[in-house]
Amino acid sequence: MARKSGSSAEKTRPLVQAAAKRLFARHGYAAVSMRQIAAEVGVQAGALYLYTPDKQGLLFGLLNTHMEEVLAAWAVVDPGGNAGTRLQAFVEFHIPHHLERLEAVFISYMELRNLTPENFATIEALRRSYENRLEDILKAGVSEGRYRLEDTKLTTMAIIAMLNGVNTWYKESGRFSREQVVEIYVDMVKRAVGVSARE
Amino acid sequence: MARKSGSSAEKTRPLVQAAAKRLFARHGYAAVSMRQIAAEVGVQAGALYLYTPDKQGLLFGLLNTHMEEVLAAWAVVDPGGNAGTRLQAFVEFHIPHHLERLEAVFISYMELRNLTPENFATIEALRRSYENRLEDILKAGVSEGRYRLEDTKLTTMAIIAMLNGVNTWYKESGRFSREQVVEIYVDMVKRAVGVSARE
DNA sequence: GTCTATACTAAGATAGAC
DNA sequence: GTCTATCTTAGTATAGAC
Repeated sequence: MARKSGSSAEKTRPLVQAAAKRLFARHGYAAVSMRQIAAEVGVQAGALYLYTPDKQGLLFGLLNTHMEEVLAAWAVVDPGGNAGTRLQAFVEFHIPHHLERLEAVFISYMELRNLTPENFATIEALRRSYENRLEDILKAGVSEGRYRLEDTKLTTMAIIAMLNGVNTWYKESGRFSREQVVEIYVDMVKRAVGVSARE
Repeated sequence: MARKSGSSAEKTRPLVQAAAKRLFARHGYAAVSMRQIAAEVGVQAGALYLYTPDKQGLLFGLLNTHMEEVLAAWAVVDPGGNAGTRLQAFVEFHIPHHLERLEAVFISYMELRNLTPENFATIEALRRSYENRLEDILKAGVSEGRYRLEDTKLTTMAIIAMLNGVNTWYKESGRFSREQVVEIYVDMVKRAVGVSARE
Protein backbone atom coordinates (compact mmCIF):
# COMPACT_ATOMS: atom_id res chain seq x y z
CA MET A 1 0.00 0.00 0.00
CA ALA A 2 0.95 3.55 -0.54
CA ARG A 3 4.00 4.75 -2.28
CA LYS A 4 6.65 2.44 -3.47
CA SER A 5 9.83 4.42 -3.52
CA GLY A 6 9.84 5.18 0.20
CA SER A 7 11.48 8.43 -0.76
CA SER A 8 13.10 10.76 1.66
CA ALA A 9 10.96 13.70 0.60
CA GLU A 10 9.10 13.93 3.86
CA LYS A 11 12.38 13.84 5.69
CA THR A 12 13.99 16.46 3.50
CA ARG A 13 11.20 19.01 3.65
CA PRO A 14 11.52 19.76 7.37
CA LEU A 15 15.28 19.79 7.01
CA VAL A 16 14.98 22.50 4.39
CA GLN A 17 12.75 24.59 6.63
CA ALA A 18 15.05 24.12 9.60
CA ALA A 19 18.12 25.08 7.59
CA ALA A 20 16.38 28.14 6.18
CA LYS A 21 15.30 29.21 9.65
CA ARG A 22 18.76 28.83 11.10
CA LEU A 23 20.51 30.60 8.25
CA PHE A 24 17.98 33.42 7.86
CA ALA A 25 18.20 34.08 11.60
CA ARG A 26 21.96 34.08 11.62
CA HIS A 27 22.83 35.97 8.45
CA GLY A 28 19.62 37.58 7.28
CA TYR A 29 17.35 36.62 4.40
CA ALA A 30 19.05 38.71 1.75
CA ALA A 31 22.51 37.50 2.72
CA VAL A 32 21.65 33.81 2.52
CA SER A 33 21.86 32.01 -0.80
CA MET A 34 19.88 29.00 -1.94
CA ARG A 35 23.23 27.26 -2.36
CA GLN A 36 24.00 27.75 1.32
CA ILE A 37 20.66 26.33 2.38
CA ALA A 38 21.13 23.37 0.08
CA ALA A 39 24.59 22.77 1.48
CA GLU A 40 23.23 22.72 5.03
CA VAL A 41 20.63 20.15 4.07
CA GLY A 42 23.09 18.14 2.07
CA VAL A 43 21.42 18.44 -1.33
CA GLN A 44 22.06 20.49 -4.44
CA ALA A 45 20.56 23.92 -4.92
CA GLY A 46 18.20 22.74 -7.61
CA ALA A 47 16.62 20.18 -5.31
CA LEU A 48 15.25 22.90 -3.03
CA TYR A 49 12.72 23.85 -5.67
CA LEU A 50 10.91 20.60 -5.00
CA TYR A 51 9.83 22.04 -1.65
CA THR A 52 9.33 25.68 -2.33
CA PRO A 53 8.35 27.69 -5.38
CA ASP A 54 11.16 30.14 -4.60
CA LYS A 55 13.24 31.71 -1.86
CA GLN A 56 10.37 33.99 -0.86
CA GLY A 57 8.22 30.93 -0.23
CA LEU A 58 10.67 29.70 2.36
CA LEU A 59 10.56 32.97 4.26
CA PHE A 60 6.79 33.28 4.12
CA GLY A 61 6.33 29.67 5.22
CA LEU A 62 8.49 30.22 8.28
CA LEU A 63 6.76 33.41 9.36
CA ASN A 64 3.27 32.13 8.67
CA THR A 65 3.83 28.96 10.63
CA HIS A 66 5.33 30.92 13.48
CA MET A 67 2.44 33.36 13.80
CA GLU A 68 -0.25 30.72 13.57
CA GLU A 69 1.56 28.71 16.19
CA VAL A 70 1.65 31.64 18.62
CA LEU A 71 -2.04 32.31 18.19
CA ALA A 72 -2.99 28.65 18.59
CA ALA A 73 -0.79 28.22 21.65
CA TRP A 74 -2.28 31.22 23.42
CA ALA A 75 -5.79 30.06 22.62
CA VAL A 76 -4.98 26.82 24.45
CA VAL A 77 -3.65 28.40 27.63
CA ASP A 78 -5.87 31.49 27.84
CA PRO A 79 -7.60 30.95 31.18
CA GLY A 80 -10.47 33.33 30.51
CA GLY A 81 -12.07 34.91 33.54
CA ASN A 82 -11.16 38.33 34.89
CA ALA A 83 -8.57 40.60 33.34
CA GLY A 84 -6.16 40.28 36.25
CA THR A 85 -5.85 36.53 35.83
CA ARG A 86 -5.61 36.74 32.08
CA LEU A 87 -2.99 39.49 32.01
CA GLN A 88 -0.73 37.49 34.30
CA ALA A 89 -1.31 34.37 32.18
CA PHE A 90 -0.45 36.33 29.06
CA VAL A 91 2.94 37.39 30.41
CA GLU A 92 3.60 33.88 31.73
CA PHE A 93 2.80 32.51 28.29
CA HIS A 94 4.47 35.10 26.10
CA ILE A 95 7.97 35.16 27.56
CA PRO A 96 8.73 31.42 27.66
CA HIS A 97 6.97 30.75 24.37
CA HIS A 98 9.10 33.32 22.62
CA LEU A 99 12.31 32.33 24.39
CA GLU A 100 11.75 28.83 23.01
CA ARG A 101 11.63 30.24 19.50
CA LEU A 102 14.50 32.71 19.35
CA GLU A 103 15.20 32.19 15.67
CA ALA A 104 11.63 32.43 14.44
CA VAL A 105 10.96 35.52 16.56
CA PHE A 106 14.11 37.18 15.32
CA ILE A 107 13.21 36.51 11.70
CA SER A 108 9.66 37.71 12.30
CA TYR A 109 10.92 41.13 13.29
CA MET A 110 13.87 41.46 10.96
CA GLU A 111 12.62 40.14 7.68
CA LEU A 112 9.18 41.67 7.36
CA ARG A 113 10.45 44.06 4.72
CA ASN A 114 11.68 41.19 2.61
CA LEU A 115 8.18 39.80 2.20
CA THR A 116 6.24 40.57 -0.94
CA PRO A 117 3.39 43.02 -0.29
CA GLU A 118 0.77 40.27 -0.30
CA ASN A 119 2.74 38.06 2.06
CA PHE A 120 3.49 41.03 4.27
CA ALA A 121 -0.20 41.82 4.59
CA THR A 122 -0.94 38.28 5.69
CA ILE A 123 1.75 38.21 8.36
CA GLU A 124 0.90 41.70 9.54
CA ALA A 125 -2.73 40.71 10.03
CA LEU A 126 -1.70 37.76 12.16
CA ARG A 127 0.59 39.93 14.24
CA ARG A 128 -2.14 42.46 14.85
CA SER A 129 -4.44 39.66 15.77
CA TYR A 130 -2.04 38.61 18.49
CA GLU A 131 -1.66 42.16 19.77
CA ASN A 132 -5.42 42.42 19.89
CA ARG A 133 -5.56 39.47 22.27
CA LEU A 134 -3.60 41.54 24.74
CA GLU A 135 -5.46 44.74 24.07
CA ASP A 136 -8.77 42.96 24.70
CA ILE A 137 -7.52 41.99 28.13
CA LEU A 138 -6.53 45.57 28.88
CA LYS A 139 -9.89 46.85 27.70
CA ALA A 140 -11.65 44.35 29.93
CA GLY A 141 -9.46 45.40 32.83
CA VAL A 142 -10.39 49.03 32.29
CA SER A 143 -14.08 48.12 32.13
CA GLU A 144 -13.73 46.20 35.36
CA GLY A 145 -12.24 49.31 36.94
CA ARG A 146 -9.12 47.30 37.58
CA TYR A 147 -6.59 49.28 35.55
CA ARG A 148 -5.63 52.89 35.48
CA LEU A 149 -4.07 53.60 32.08
CA GLU A 150 -4.20 56.35 29.47
CA ASP A 151 -4.78 54.31 26.36
CA THR A 152 -5.19 50.59 25.76
CA LYS A 153 -3.59 50.52 22.30
CA LEU A 154 -0.54 52.45 23.35
CA THR A 155 -0.16 50.42 26.53
CA THR A 156 -0.49 47.21 24.50
CA MET A 157 2.40 48.26 22.29
CA ALA A 158 4.50 49.23 25.28
CA ILE A 159 3.93 45.88 27.00
CA ILE A 160 4.60 43.82 23.87
CA ALA A 161 7.82 45.73 23.25
CA MET A 162 8.91 45.21 26.83
CA LEU A 163 8.18 41.48 26.73
CA ASN A 164 9.82 40.97 23.34
CA GLY A 165 12.88 42.75 24.64
CA VAL A 166 13.61 39.75 26.84
CA ASN A 167 14.54 37.77 23.74
CA THR A 168 17.36 40.17 22.97
CA TRP A 169 19.22 39.85 26.23
CA TYR A 170 18.16 36.70 28.09
CA LYS A 171 20.93 34.15 28.52
CA GLU A 172 20.30 30.68 29.93
CA SER A 173 23.53 31.11 31.87
CA GLY A 174 22.54 34.46 33.31
CA ARG A 175 21.65 35.52 36.83
CA PHE A 176 17.96 34.78 36.49
CA SER A 177 15.97 31.68 35.60
CA ARG A 178 13.12 32.05 33.16
CA GLU A 179 10.69 31.75 36.03
CA GLN A 180 12.34 34.61 37.87
CA VAL A 181 12.32 36.80 34.79
CA VAL A 182 8.66 36.06 34.24
CA GLU A 183 7.85 36.90 37.83
CA ILE A 184 9.66 40.21 37.66
CA TYR A 185 7.98 41.12 34.39
CA VAL A 186 4.56 40.16 35.73
CA ASP A 187 5.11 42.67 38.50
CA MET A 188 6.40 45.35 36.16
CA VAL A 189 3.51 44.92 33.74
CA LYS A 190 0.96 45.03 36.53
CA ARG A 191 2.44 48.23 37.83
CA ALA A 192 2.63 49.70 34.33
CA VAL A 193 -1.11 49.22 33.82
CA GLY A 194 -1.80 50.80 37.17
CA VAL A 195 -2.37 47.84 39.46
CA SER A 196 -0.51 47.62 42.74
CA ALA A 197 2.06 44.79 42.68
CA ARG A 198 0.21 42.83 45.33
CA GLU A 199 -3.30 43.02 44.06
CA MET B 1 45.57 79.12 0.15
CA ALA B 2 43.67 75.94 -0.05
CA ARG B 3 42.73 73.80 -2.96
CA LYS B 4 42.33 75.01 -6.47
CA SER B 5 39.80 72.72 -8.09
CA GLY B 6 36.88 73.68 -5.86
CA SER B 7 35.70 70.12 -6.20
CA SER B 8 32.34 68.88 -5.08
CA ALA B 9 33.80 66.22 -2.80
CA GLU B 10 32.58 67.84 0.36
CA LYS B 11 29.15 68.04 -1.14
CA THR B 12 29.15 64.46 -2.40
CA ARG B 13 30.35 62.79 0.80
CA PRO B 14 27.27 63.65 2.85
CA LEU B 15 25.08 62.73 -0.09
CA VAL B 16 26.64 59.28 -0.14
CA GLN B 17 26.02 58.80 3.56
CA ALA B 18 22.46 60.01 3.28
CA ALA B 19 21.73 57.71 0.36
CA ALA B 20 23.26 54.74 2.13
CA LYS B 21 21.22 55.46 5.24
CA ARG B 22 17.99 55.74 3.32
CA LEU B 23 18.56 52.62 1.25
CA PHE B 24 19.92 50.46 4.08
CA ALA B 25 16.92 51.39 6.19
CA ARG B 26 14.46 50.66 3.45
CA HIS B 27 15.84 47.49 1.91
CA GLY B 28 18.47 46.20 4.29
CA TYR B 29 22.23 46.31 4.03
CA ALA B 30 22.63 42.99 2.24
CA ALA B 31 19.95 43.80 -0.30
CA VAL B 32 21.40 47.15 -1.33
CA SER B 33 24.06 47.34 -4.00
CA MET B 34 26.78 49.91 -4.41
CA ARG B 35 25.27 50.64 -7.81
CA GLN B 36 21.95 51.55 -6.20
CA ILE B 37 23.64 53.91 -3.78
CA ALA B 38 25.60 55.49 -6.60
CA ALA B 39 22.45 55.94 -8.64
CA GLU B 40 20.74 57.73 -5.74
CA VAL B 41 23.65 60.13 -5.44
CA GLY B 42 23.91 60.57 -9.17
CA VAL B 43 27.43 59.23 -9.65
CA GLN B 44 28.88 55.99 -10.94
CA ALA B 45 29.54 53.04 -8.64
CA GLY B 46 33.29 53.42 -8.84
CA ALA B 47 33.13 56.96 -7.52
CA LEU B 48 31.80 55.77 -4.15
CA TYR B 49 35.18 54.31 -3.33
CA LEU B 50 36.54 57.81 -3.01
CA TYR B 51 34.50 58.17 0.18
CA THR B 52 34.58 54.72 1.70
CA PRO B 53 37.05 51.86 1.60
CA ASP B 54 34.17 49.45 0.99
CA LYS B 55 30.48 48.82 1.59
CA GLN B 56 31.15 47.78 5.19
CA GLY B 57 32.71 51.16 5.83
CA LEU B 58 29.47 52.88 4.89
CA LEU B 59 27.49 50.79 7.38
CA PHE B 60 29.98 51.22 10.18
CA GLY B 61 30.21 54.94 9.60
CA LEU B 62 26.46 55.33 9.89
CA LEU B 63 26.15 53.31 13.08
CA ASN B 64 29.19 54.84 14.72
CA THR B 65 28.05 58.37 14.02
CA HIS B 66 24.57 57.53 15.27
CA MET B 67 25.74 56.08 18.58
CA GLU B 68 28.20 58.86 19.31
CA GLU B 69 25.52 61.39 18.54
CA VAL B 70 23.09 59.80 21.01
CA LEU B 71 25.68 59.77 23.76
CA ALA B 72 26.74 63.35 23.11
CA ALA B 73 23.16 64.60 22.96
CA TRP B 74 22.22 63.00 26.27
CA ALA B 75 25.35 64.39 27.91
CA VAL B 76 24.15 67.86 26.94
CA VAL B 77 20.64 67.55 28.34
CA ASP B 78 21.32 65.35 31.37
CA PRO B 79 20.12 67.59 34.19
CA GLY B 80 22.02 65.78 36.95
CA GLY B 81 20.55 65.99 40.42
CA ASN B 82 18.26 63.38 41.92
CA ALA B 83 17.23 60.18 40.16
CA GLY B 84 13.60 61.20 39.83
CA THR B 85 14.45 64.30 37.81
CA ARG B 86 17.00 62.47 35.69
CA LEU B 87 14.77 59.49 34.90
CA GLN B 88 12.02 61.76 33.63
CA ALA B 89 14.58 63.74 31.61
CA PHE B 90 15.89 60.51 30.13
CA VAL B 91 12.47 59.47 28.84
CA GLU B 92 11.79 62.99 27.59
CA PHE B 93 15.10 62.91 25.75
CA HIS B 94 15.08 59.35 24.44
CA ILE B 95 11.71 59.21 22.70
CA PRO B 96 11.90 62.41 20.60
CA HIS B 97 15.59 61.97 19.86
CA HIS B 98 14.94 58.52 18.43
CA LEU B 99 11.75 59.51 16.63
CA GLU B 100 13.83 62.14 14.82
CA ARG B 101 16.21 59.43 13.62
CA LEU B 102 13.94 56.61 12.49
CA GLU B 103 16.27 55.36 9.79
CA ALA B 104 19.46 55.35 11.83
CA VAL B 105 17.73 53.65 14.77
CA PHE B 106 16.25 51.03 12.50
CA ILE B 107 19.61 50.27 10.94
CA SER B 108 21.25 50.16 14.34
CA TYR B 109 19.00 47.33 15.39
CA MET B 110 18.71 45.44 12.14
CA GLU B 111 22.19 45.48 10.74
CA LEU B 112 24.37 44.68 13.72
CA ARG B 113 24.99 41.21 12.39
CA ASN B 114 26.31 42.60 9.13
CA LEU B 115 29.16 44.35 10.89
CA THR B 116 32.57 42.72 10.95
CA PRO B 117 33.45 41.39 14.41
CA GLU B 118 35.72 44.35 15.16
CA ASN B 119 33.17 46.91 14.06
CA PHE B 120 30.45 45.07 15.95
CA ALA B 121 32.48 45.23 19.15
CA THR B 122 32.88 48.98 18.78
CA ILE B 123 29.19 49.64 18.23
CA GLU B 124 28.16 47.21 20.95
CA ALA B 125 30.38 49.02 23.44
CA LEU B 126 28.74 52.33 22.58
CA ARG B 127 25.30 50.83 22.93
CA ARG B 128 26.13 49.41 26.32
CA SER B 129 27.52 52.70 27.32
CA TYR B 130 24.19 54.34 26.58
CA GLU B 131 22.30 51.66 28.50
CA ASN B 132 24.61 52.25 31.43
CA ARG B 133 23.57 55.88 31.54
CA LEU B 134 20.06 54.72 32.32
CA GLU B 135 21.13 51.99 34.68
CA ASP B 136 23.19 54.48 36.67
CA ILE B 137 20.06 56.54 37.19
CA LEU B 138 18.14 53.52 38.40
CA LYS B 139 20.95 52.55 40.75
CA ALA B 140 20.99 56.04 42.17
CA GLY B 141 17.23 55.92 42.58
CA VAL B 142 17.50 52.67 44.51
CA SER B 143 20.22 54.13 46.75
CA GLU B 144 18.04 57.14 47.39
CA GLY B 145 15.28 54.76 48.48
CA ARG B 146 13.17 56.22 45.71
CA TYR B 147 12.60 53.09 43.60
CA ARG B 148 11.29 49.66 44.41
CA LEU B 149 12.59 47.28 41.74
CA GLU B 150 14.02 43.77 41.59
CA ASP B 151 17.08 44.37 39.47
CA THR B 152 18.53 47.48 37.88
CA LYS B 153 20.03 45.76 34.84
CA LEU B 154 16.87 43.90 33.97
CA THR B 155 14.71 46.96 34.54
CA THR B 156 17.05 48.98 32.33
CA MET B 157 16.57 46.53 29.48
CA ALA B 158 12.81 46.53 29.97
CA ILE B 159 12.60 50.32 29.89
CA ILE B 160 14.86 50.68 26.85
CA ALA B 161 12.83 48.07 24.97
CA MET B 162 9.61 49.84 25.88
CA LEU B 163 10.92 53.25 24.78
CA ASN B 164 12.42 51.93 21.55
CA GLY B 165 9.11 50.29 20.76
CA VAL B 166 7.62 53.73 20.13
CA ASN B 167 9.69 53.98 16.96
CA THR B 168 7.91 50.94 15.50
CA TRP B 169 4.38 52.26 15.76
CA TYR B 170 4.37 56.03 16.20
CA LYS B 171 2.77 57.93 13.33
CA GLU B 172 2.82 61.69 13.06
CA SER B 173 -0.80 61.47 11.94
CA GLY B 174 -1.85 59.32 14.88
CA ARG B 175 -4.05 60.08 17.85
CA PHE B 176 -1.24 61.34 20.05
CA SER B 177 1.32 64.08 19.70
CA ARG B 178 4.89 63.30 20.62
CA GLU B 179 4.44 65.28 23.79
CA GLN B 180 1.46 63.20 24.80
CA VAL B 181 3.27 59.95 24.09
CA VAL B 182 6.22 61.11 26.15
CA GLU B 183 3.96 62.07 29.02
CA ILE B 184 2.24 58.69 29.03
CA TYR B 185 5.54 56.85 28.88
CA VAL B 186 6.99 58.95 31.68
CA ASP B 187 4.11 57.81 33.84
CA MET B 188 4.43 54.17 32.79
CA VAL B 189 8.17 54.13 33.41
CA LYS B 190 7.78 55.74 36.80
CA ARG B 191 5.21 53.16 37.80
CA ALA B 192 7.35 50.33 36.41
CA VAL B 193 10.26 51.30 38.63
CA GLY B 194 7.98 51.48 41.61
CA VAL B 195 7.26 55.17 41.99
CA SER B 196 3.72 56.43 42.30
CA ALA B 197 2.62 58.36 39.21
CA ARG B 198 2.34 61.59 41.16
CA GLU B 199 5.54 61.57 43.11
C1' DG C 1 14.02 12.75 -5.58
C1' DT C 2 18.32 14.33 -6.57
C1' DC C 3 22.16 15.42 -9.55
C1' DT C 4 25.00 17.99 -13.05
C1' DA C 5 25.23 21.62 -16.05
C1' DT C 6 24.05 25.91 -17.36
C1' DA C 7 21.40 30.29 -18.69
C1' DC C 8 21.10 34.62 -17.13
C1' DT C 9 21.81 38.45 -14.15
C1' DA C 10 24.07 41.18 -11.00
C1' DA C 11 27.19 41.81 -7.28
C1' DG C 12 31.83 44.29 -5.21
C1' DA C 13 35.75 46.24 -6.50
C1' DT C 14 39.62 48.14 -9.53
C1' DA C 15 42.21 50.33 -13.62
C1' DG C 16 42.93 53.91 -16.34
C1' DA C 17 41.05 57.64 -19.37
C1' DC C 18 39.59 62.37 -18.94
C1' DG D 1 36.64 63.81 -8.79
C1' DT D 2 34.18 61.19 -11.85
C1' DC D 3 33.45 58.12 -15.77
C1' DT D 4 33.68 53.92 -18.60
C1' DA D 5 35.03 49.47 -18.91
C1' DT D 6 36.07 45.33 -16.95
C1' DC D 7 37.66 41.46 -13.77
C1' DT D 8 36.00 38.10 -10.81
C1' DT D 9 32.67 36.00 -8.23
C1' DA D 10 28.22 34.55 -7.03
C1' DG D 11 23.31 34.83 -7.13
C1' DT D 12 18.32 32.53 -8.54
C1' DA D 13 16.33 29.47 -11.20
C1' DT D 14 15.66 25.87 -14.83
C1' DA D 15 16.47 21.71 -18.02
C1' DG D 16 17.26 17.26 -18.48
C1' DA D 17 19.99 13.06 -17.19
C1' DC D 18 19.71 9.28 -13.92
